[in-house]
Amino acid sequence: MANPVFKEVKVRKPADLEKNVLSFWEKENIELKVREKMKGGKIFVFCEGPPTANGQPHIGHVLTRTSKDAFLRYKIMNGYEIFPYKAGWDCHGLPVEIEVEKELKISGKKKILELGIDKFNAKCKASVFKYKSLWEAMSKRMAFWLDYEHPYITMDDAYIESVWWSLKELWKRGLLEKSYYIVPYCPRCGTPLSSHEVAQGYETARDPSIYVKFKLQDEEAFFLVWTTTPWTLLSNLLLAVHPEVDYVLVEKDGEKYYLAEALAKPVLENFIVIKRVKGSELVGKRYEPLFPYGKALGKVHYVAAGDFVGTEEGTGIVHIAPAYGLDDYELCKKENVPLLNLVDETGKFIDTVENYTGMFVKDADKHIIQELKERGVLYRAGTVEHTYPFCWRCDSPLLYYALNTWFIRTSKLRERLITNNEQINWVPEHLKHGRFGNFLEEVKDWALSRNRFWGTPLPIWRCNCGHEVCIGSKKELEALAVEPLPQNFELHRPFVDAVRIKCEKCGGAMKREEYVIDGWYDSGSAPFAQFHYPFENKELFESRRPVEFISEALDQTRGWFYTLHAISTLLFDMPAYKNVVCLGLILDDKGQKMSKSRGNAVEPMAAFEKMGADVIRFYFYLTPLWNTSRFSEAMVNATAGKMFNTLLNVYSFFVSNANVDGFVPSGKESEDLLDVWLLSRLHSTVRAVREGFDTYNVHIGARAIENLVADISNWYLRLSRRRFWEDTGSKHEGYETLYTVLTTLSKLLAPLAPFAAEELYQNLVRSVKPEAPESVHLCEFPAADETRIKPDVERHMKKVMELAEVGRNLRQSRGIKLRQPLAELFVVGEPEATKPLGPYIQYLAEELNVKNAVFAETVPAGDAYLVGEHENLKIVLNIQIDENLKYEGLAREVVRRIQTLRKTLNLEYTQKIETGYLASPEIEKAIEVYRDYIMHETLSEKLEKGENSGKMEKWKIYEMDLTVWVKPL
RNA sequence: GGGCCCGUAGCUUAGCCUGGUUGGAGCGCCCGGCUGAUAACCGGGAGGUCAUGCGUUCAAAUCGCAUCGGGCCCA
Repeated sequence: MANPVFKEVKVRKPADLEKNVLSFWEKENIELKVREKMKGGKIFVFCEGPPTANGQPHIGHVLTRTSKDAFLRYKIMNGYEIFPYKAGWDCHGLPVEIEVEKELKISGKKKILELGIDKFNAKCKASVFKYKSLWEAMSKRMAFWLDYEHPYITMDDAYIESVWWSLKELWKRGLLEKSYYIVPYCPRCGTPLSSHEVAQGYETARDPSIYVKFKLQDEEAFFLVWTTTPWTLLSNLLLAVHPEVDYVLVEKDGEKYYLAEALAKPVLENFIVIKRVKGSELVGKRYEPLFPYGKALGKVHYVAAGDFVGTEEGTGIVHIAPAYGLDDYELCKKENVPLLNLVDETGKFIDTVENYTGMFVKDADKHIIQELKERGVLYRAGTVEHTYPFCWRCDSPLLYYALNTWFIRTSKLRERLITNNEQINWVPEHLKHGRFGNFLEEVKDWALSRNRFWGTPLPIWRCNCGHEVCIGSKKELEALAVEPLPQNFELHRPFVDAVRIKCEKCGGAMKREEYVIDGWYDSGSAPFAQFHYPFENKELFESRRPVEFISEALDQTRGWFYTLHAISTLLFDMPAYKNVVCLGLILDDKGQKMSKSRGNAVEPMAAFEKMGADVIRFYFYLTPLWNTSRFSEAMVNATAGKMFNTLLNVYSFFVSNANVDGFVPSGKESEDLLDVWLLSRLHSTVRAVREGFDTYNVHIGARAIENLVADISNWYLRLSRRRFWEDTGSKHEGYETLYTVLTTLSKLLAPLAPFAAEELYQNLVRSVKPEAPESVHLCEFPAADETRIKPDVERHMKKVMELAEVGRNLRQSRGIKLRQPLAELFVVGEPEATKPLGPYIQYLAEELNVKNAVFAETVPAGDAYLVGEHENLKIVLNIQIDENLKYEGLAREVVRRIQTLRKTLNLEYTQKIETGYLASPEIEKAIEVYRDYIMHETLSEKLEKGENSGKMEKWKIYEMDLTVWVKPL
């Protein structure tokens, strides 16, 4: 054997291969070299969506990182500089506080205040990076490259300062205001919850369902009203009807009721209709309040028009209590009806409420129902099952509750939000005008403040005289502070709470509004706050926006995707990003949501170890990134795992054979048709992969690669075996082609499967070209050479592949083994159909093991001919086997047996042997006739009748005996 | 209650935008074969009311409407 050029392929487990590659990258500092290399390239603006490092990463995060990494690597290989190439961490918010509460075994605001905000927040700060090292380890293990040494961190003073700057900008423009606002509120935890948190806690609940009678002031009739929250009736101020809906006045059991016509039957069953009116005609009618608490508020207790009133359930007449519902609140605002709140912050009725003082509202329901019944104003009472939000951490039912809250008037910029959205390329496209667009159409003001502790402090100071200032920087705060800021000052509670500012209106001491802000505002500020804009990097940021590409999961539509867009529109009146790839959810193999409690969650590090990071990455690339997809070991192995297995085998085949022949690539081109075909397939694949990346349809490229690998293995290599095993004249060309294909494939795979790509590249390229870039990730991404793409060649070869299938079928139908050579086959068809196939018919002969393959215009007649059809062609096999063919067939049987024996002996390919045999006369004859052939195929130096001292095995072939001894030399 | 997405074989899916041969493929299953690169491969088979209904059309998996089912988001 010549000196091996390439390292033999031994590693069979992806995880082992990947670990070798990881240590190579580490040892040679490849990541840093890639960063160096990309510098000076055309800028590709990116922004990492910051994960919360105090939660553990799950498989969904692997998808996110898989997606980002592929695009970034692709861009880098195309000469771009990714900017900023920074990781980021989201640090603030309730999740962190909850972790700390658990850690300290305390619960609730009261306990935190007892402990001290300073101590509590110090704990939070320490807890923020609880899983940072796990996140970093995971990112490293799956090769998601970014600068983790210089990440942006949302709790850094510089970051917070940028956020403060932005808030002051809004405040100056009157877009940041304090007002009552209806928020989902947990009475036990004492804080409003974000929409995210609420979404986690919807459960089926059984609530009262009651029909209440409201007596009209000037008419002997009632409005019939339905509610599931009896406790809100105490605060009733209005009734609402839909102005366009038809209502009826009906009589039943001697009483008269107004209600929606469509609901009269389901609610009342039988009744007499007195008259029919439009909702608009009811508007303005006054009624007698059920409870006295609203009476002092001026003009209340009348019917108002509300578009939100539906006729699917209830009575079409909705009771309105402005403090406990968003529709209610907004309607009252429109009608100039003040707020009436009879409930305190713990969800209990306040002192002014008779009978129910101090009672938790949900507990009061049954008593209120009883009272209504006794007073004769209850038409009917029952229960209803519906979904209702519960606090995801303490399980209390949430209340929609009017809180004095700071909020951003996003609704004022609705038109700009919509216009700027037009400039964004959404992938998949339907989100643009679907989920996201609809959300913008109905955008609500953004409730910004949180009555909590760990977060960016709201930079607003307020004086008792009502004067307010918003602070936009640390310097400004220093300048206005009555006392100098302490040494250890930071832009967090409680430090900022202690700062007093002298009121310029009355000279009094202004105190900070003791809120922190919604953590989503922090992350939505990332594009500029990570640069400490505008305090630093002003020109840099302004010249490099918007962000070119972001990618996160679908749940960020109303999360990060929205907050980025909103903040950028508010501050700069431009979109924050140009392209957004929105990833689907990952479910388990049964289509169930993954969760720790279900026990079906996949732990990323364990999955990488088991299946390999490349394999998992590739699995994700095989289906559209935005599809909801299932994930299980079996599914991953069946698709991506199979592809890599095949690739690894092709690669290993090439290496061992090339080494045997001492192949050194010269770059010489092959004119052999099979090679021309494979190169055409290769360049078609390159084109597909590029198109896939450029249009964010990575799956198209990934599938193209999958098909190419299958073609190499199942067609090219099958037909080339002979070439490589015995030199038929084009062996070297075959190696050249295979070499080109594998090395190009390594670059094609680099963004998708960075480990396997590196392994191929190091062993195939670096070993023979020390001057080549040190890593595949420092290479240029391949360009499709259009001149090599030959659609005709691919089409004709495809036809031959299909004809081969028909031919195999024919053989099998008569039980004629492929190993048995046949004399001839015909491809029958019109000359114009068969002519282009001329150069390809040899492959058909080879694949079907036929001596002679020719074209014909008519099917030959006779029993010996088997006919199969494919499209406009027929394929005809002559199945007559003469003596010579029979012996050749037998000889091949003998060869196969000896080869099997070689394999069981675990012999090297090149190991020479001595072979002895005993056989039935027919086989003996075959061995004699084909002696040279058998010796050559099996590397037998000697082939003699009789026993030798080697390994013996016996077989039956067509009822004949064969015994063989194989002795390695 | 509203919005959006999705329903093609047991599973994963191609085809749908731009209507036109008997709706392809892979996995799995059953039967058979092959195997000195391959836990690979090859041949055959079973398995589809293209979710359902109505409509448009000479023609519908494909276009439209409705319904049902699943998912996500929001109330």
